[in-house]
Amino acid sequence: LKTPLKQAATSQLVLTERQPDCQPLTTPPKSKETPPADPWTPTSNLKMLISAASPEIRSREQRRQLSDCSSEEHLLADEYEKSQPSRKEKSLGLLCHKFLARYPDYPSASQKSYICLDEVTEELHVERRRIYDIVNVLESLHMVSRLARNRYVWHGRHNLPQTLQALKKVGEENKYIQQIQMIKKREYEHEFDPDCERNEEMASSFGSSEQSEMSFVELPGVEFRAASVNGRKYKSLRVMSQKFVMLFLVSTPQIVSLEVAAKILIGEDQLEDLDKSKFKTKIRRLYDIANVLSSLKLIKKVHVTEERGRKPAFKWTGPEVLPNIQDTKLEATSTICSPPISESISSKEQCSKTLFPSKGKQNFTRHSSLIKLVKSIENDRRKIQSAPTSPVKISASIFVFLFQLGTYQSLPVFPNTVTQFPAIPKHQLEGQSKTAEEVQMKCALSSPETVPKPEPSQQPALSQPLGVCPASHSSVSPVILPHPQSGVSYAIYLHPSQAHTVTTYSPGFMLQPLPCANVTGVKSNNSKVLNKITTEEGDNQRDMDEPTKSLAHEERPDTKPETSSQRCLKRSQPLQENNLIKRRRSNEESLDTSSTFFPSGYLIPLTHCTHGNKADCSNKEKAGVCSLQHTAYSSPITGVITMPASELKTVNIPAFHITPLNIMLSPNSIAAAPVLSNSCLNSSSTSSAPNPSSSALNFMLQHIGLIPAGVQVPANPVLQHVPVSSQPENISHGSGNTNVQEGKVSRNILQLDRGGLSGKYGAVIPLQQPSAPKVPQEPQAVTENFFRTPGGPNTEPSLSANSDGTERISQGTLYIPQRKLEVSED
DNA sequence: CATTCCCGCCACCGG
DNA sequence: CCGGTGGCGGGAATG
Repeated sequence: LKTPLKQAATSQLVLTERQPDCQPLTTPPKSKETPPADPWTPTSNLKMLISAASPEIRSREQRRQLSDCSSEEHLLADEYEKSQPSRKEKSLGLLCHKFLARYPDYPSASQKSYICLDEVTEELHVERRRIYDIVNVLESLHMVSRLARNRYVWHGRHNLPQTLQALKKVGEENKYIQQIQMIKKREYEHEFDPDCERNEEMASSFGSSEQSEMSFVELPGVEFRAASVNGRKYKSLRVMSQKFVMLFLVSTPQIVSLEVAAKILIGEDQLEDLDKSKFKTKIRRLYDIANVLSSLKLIKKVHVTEERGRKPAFKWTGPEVLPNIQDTKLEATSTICSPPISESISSKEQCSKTLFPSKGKQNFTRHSSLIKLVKSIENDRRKIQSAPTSPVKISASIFVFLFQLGTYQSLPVFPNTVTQFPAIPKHQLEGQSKTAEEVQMKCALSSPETVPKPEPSQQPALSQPLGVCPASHSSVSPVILPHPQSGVSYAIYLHPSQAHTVTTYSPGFMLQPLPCANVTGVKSNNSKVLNKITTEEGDNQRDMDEPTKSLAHEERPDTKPETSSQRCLKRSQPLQENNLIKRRRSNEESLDTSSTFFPSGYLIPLTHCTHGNKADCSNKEKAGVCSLQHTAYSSPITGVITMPASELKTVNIPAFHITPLNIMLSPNSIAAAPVLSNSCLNSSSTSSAPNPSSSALNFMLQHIGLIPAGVQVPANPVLQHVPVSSQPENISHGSGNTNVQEGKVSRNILQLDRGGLSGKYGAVIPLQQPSAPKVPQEPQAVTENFFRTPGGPNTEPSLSANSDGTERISQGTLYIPQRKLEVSED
């Protein structure tokens, strides 16, 4: 047996913290006894305390030790235990605390600190590998960014609010909520009939919708990330981390079980249990991430008890994300346009990837011409970060731009933007360095205004196309925004695979409903599976709501009209034949085929701001459009509103099979976009937009603030909208809790009319709006939504036919069974 | 046995 | 080619 080294253990406990500035190694003061000794700043103390919470166990033990030590023999035993570098002491969580202790949560500009991995590893006595794990997730939150080889910059939590917001947005766009529900539903069904395989398939099928690809969300803002880092593919940990966080931000109870998270993250097409091992690995990674997030006190571990049993889960304890008031596409309505910049940026990335699907490498990066462009740009503005990809991006942005013009703006410029869209950029881009330029040219042609700058390459042009944005913005390099304050924009980088989505223009969404949708029809009763959630808290939990908040205030410059534009590109991929691989047994053949991808990407929020007036709306919308995202919007009031993406059909994705049931979820940006655009364009005054779906409209309006939360405006005669509640409060998200209304279900039928695009597509989708799904922060009971199987009472089959007539979608209504979950904390 | 997750091999990548 | 990165999964601690 090993002899325990007392010292070792204690020594580890000692945190080596440094002041923010610290660069060189300092020897940590030795304080053997108190593990978390970290008296530097009040904050640090606080931090320590909080941090202690999660790893608390260890601390406690240690403390006990101490106390015990005083006693006698116990010492030995205890010490043994403790002294041994027991596993816990080496845990990532503890390590992370130590790491975090070294830097201030909110470093002042003056005290920018840099992180040298070598120093850290040395000081913390850990293997480098571990540090990477930590840093990677911190990167995903934009708390640090890589400068160069062993060098990272510490940003602290300043960017957190924006990052979270961006992530939330993306999460919504990815329709994670639905995915989660699907998974749960699946499980639920499983329970019922264990045997049925069908269910699985179903599940798998839709599950597939997720994109396995990864994309990282970046925040551009202030920080920049080293070009070097941008690199490719391996961002998985980072991406995973972001997605994981998204799940929290999106889900109502803000509790996510590992299992669900893993499934969603795996996303891939994996056919069901294809991989057990894969799942296992995913879980491992999630634990790694969770440990770090826990250290950041963004989440805490809990256990959810369902009928099935206790499952490990995590609860979000981080700052509430502002209800993205402005963000959502809805925001766009406000006339202000946010600088396209952000979009352009993101788009660039995406484009690059998309455009150059070349798998192996992105040549463009290397392309000399491109490089030149890049350089020039960089020179231009120091801000521009690594711009390797920028050229590509540009093209993408242009894309978007055009798209906007055509669609949103309804500018004549490109009548068929949509259709053409894909084709154009792609070809040009491929392979040619010039493409970017060309694209720009086009842009310019299309809208002279947009390109104020001489430099075509710059994205700014794109952003400005509308002319909305002042030139000043353009000046800023797209990538980096000087002032994070006002708006937040995000850019998402898509995985190459997705790229083609863009081009293709196919919206991704999960279509694969359950083959046996009807089957699913679960019992008539809503299955109410209630899960109780109880949180048992470990002892001291005062939650920490406040700290962050206060900070947030400071940090967040404003809540003004910030706008964030996001763009996600989603794509659905037609399934590839080869993919068919094996489907689980039986099952009808093809359904599964569909594989959809969601936006993935690195999200980059651009903080740059536009002044309040320029809202990103345009951007967002654009983004939405371009990306073809399907997002579900959840409004506090309405609960989850799904916007059907009627346009899917537009896209011709032969592969898609739409089953009646599920569609609900995919809200698609496209559909939404047009609507929004109309309203937006009209500006606030237009309360009655022509065809917008009422729900969408209302949603927008509410968010925008044009109308009171509870109020709903019937936009379309066609639509029937039942106002859920007229209580203004509901809207709020913030600290207040919303009340939950039960039982009311309003069905909405949305009709989307996409008139000018590729054809008309009208989809009518009945929706139910759960009245207020929101649950108070302390979730005692959580309601989960499930989809209702068709045939339910409320179900109204609606059909939409696209011009082709080939596809129709009918949907069932959603119903929400309630489950009670119990949550227990450690 | 199940859950957590540490450790470190080894493929990649970027310089 | 080298050394930093970081995917990945075995299997050891722990529960």
